[in-house]
Amino acid sequence: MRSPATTRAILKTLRAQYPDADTELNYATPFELLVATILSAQSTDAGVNRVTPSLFKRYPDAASLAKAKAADLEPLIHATGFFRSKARSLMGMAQALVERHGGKVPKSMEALVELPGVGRKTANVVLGHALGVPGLPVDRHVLRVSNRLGVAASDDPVAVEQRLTKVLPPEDWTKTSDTLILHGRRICKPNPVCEMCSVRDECEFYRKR
DNA sequence: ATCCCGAGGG
DNA sequence: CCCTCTGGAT
Repeated sequence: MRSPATTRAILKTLRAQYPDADTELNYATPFELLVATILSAQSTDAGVNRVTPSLFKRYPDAASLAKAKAADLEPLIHATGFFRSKARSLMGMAQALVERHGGKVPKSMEALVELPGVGRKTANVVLGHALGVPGLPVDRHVLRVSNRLGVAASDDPVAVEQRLTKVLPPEDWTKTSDTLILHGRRICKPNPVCEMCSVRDECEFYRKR
């Protein structure tokens, strides 16, 4: 694994390659981002973007979503997959928001992770993108790309989050996660396109493959 | 066929 | 640690 200084340098170079890193996550409220992030699990941006307008028109806040009926909600989110479990999560999440937090999205990791359907990755997305709290979401892309580059060395998402947040200043956490995710989607895919990679000369995976 | 901008449950 | 939930992309 790389030294902290080398890690920072590699990730800085990579961040400069993706100036558009967080433009996809612009939602009107933290509630909307939370809902959209839950829907995005194992789904595509296109799928999420297709369902969110009608979904937020029908359920603009936690109070309305808390009173939703599965038969109404499920068809609205069908295109994102896992629609039954997601509908259950969304309804329970909204009810918990109303009962525990007055309908507002809480600003702490501990409270967020207590919400049904919200795990550490989702919580970090909402913290970093909507609540102004530093967070470094680790999904499968961040996991794979970090290990290939050698800026982390673990299959445990929490260990990778700890390594990166320890080495990077908090103001870089969210942008770095976004960057690693985009790089993982576009270039450093499970089947990587190393010829298009701007940091391949610094990449442990490229060197050894 | 296989994999995914996950999380809950056994 | 394993499985399941679903549609869509590759």
